[in-house]
Amino acid sequence: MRYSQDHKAQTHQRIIKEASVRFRRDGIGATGLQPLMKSLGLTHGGFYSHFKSKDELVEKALQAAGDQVASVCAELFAQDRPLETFIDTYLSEWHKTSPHEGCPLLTMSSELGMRGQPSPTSDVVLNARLQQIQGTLAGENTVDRSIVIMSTLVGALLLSRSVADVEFAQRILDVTREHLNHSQD
Amino acid sequence: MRYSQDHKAQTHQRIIKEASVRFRRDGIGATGLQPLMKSLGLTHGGFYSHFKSKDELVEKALQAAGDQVASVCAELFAQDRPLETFIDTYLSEWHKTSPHEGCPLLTMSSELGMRGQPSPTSDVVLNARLQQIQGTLAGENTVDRSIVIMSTLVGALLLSRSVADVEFAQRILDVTREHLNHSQD
DNA sequence: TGTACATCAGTGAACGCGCGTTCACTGATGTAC
DNA sequence: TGTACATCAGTGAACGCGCGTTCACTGATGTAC
Repeated sequence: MRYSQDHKAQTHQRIIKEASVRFRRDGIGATGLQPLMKSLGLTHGGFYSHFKSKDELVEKALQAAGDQVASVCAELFAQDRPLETFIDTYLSEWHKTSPHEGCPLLTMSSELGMRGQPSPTSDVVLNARLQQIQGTLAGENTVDRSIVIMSTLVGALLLSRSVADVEFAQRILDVTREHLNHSQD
Repeated sequence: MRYSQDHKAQTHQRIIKEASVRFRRDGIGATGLQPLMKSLGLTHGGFYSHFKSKDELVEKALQAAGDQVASVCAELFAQDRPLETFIDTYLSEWHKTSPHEGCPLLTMSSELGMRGQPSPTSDVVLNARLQQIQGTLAGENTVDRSIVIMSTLVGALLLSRSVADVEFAQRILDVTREHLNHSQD
């Protein structure tokens, strides 16, 4: 059946949105197109009138996740103490337990990277964060310093999510937050 | 056919060793037991006379990877400038391109962690690194400082592997290495 | 305005494939006599 | 020492399942007259 004019575009975006959630939460490889389409009230066959392959959806979903995170981060960087606000949010309990709406660098980009097929979109997402951080830095070597800050944030969040001991996981976040906030003084 | 006395133990270890390589290189989910056994000249049916499930092998392989990395790191920490040697190796081109024999925290532990089923063995592996680092640190808060160093190392390596631009990837490693080595002065 | 037709988003069965796991079987070795 | 038997690591076919992808089809809508 043919639907009203922008119906297809809406469905297209719904698929991308749901994929960006599932890819981050469950992993790209572990996310099936059949369950994904079913969760949107669609059948799996229709997928290929929207995308030519799963890989194309992965790319679009990574972009969408990047865009979503970018707008969230834009709000954070508009606050009073931008870098501190960003750091606190990045290393928050919320971010630790919400990979599905969090930074895709730890989930999608790293899965693609470990596979040996990194996407240029990962570069775009990372660069966006680095530039936002640089905007808050005074002095020299702001690019280099932003890279170190971002590495530390990503590593702490990854380790926090990887560890079984809940208190240990919390401590990794707390200690790293303390360190990063103090080193800016 | 029944084999000589320690034949089974040897096969057992060969499976674990190969699994620890493949799980790190290809991912746990993307590694099939059938190809794994075939690469050792065995048939897949025999797998279950060694392990009760794939999950059990994952646990054993993570331990094995941790042990292997621990002994490599022990050598690094026995050198002249232990922390600098460790940092340089962790952020080396070799480590970036050799996930299969590198730190399992970025590969196996993070895959388990993102899945929401982190293994206590990840805690053991991380703690081993933290203690080795602490042994090189003077002054106060050595535990906290070791956590920050390790987070930064892990994050930089992850981002370096995730990024498509090769020069950008190298720069992440270089900048982070510089930063960590200078901050110890 | 009313009717005939073309479009095409979405349907649902089917494709080959690899997955983890099971199971009856094999046959060289270790053990018992 | 020689023979009969028990063991059990490894074999290979088979299980149900979900994967990504294909394809002939449907039928409500948009368009043309």
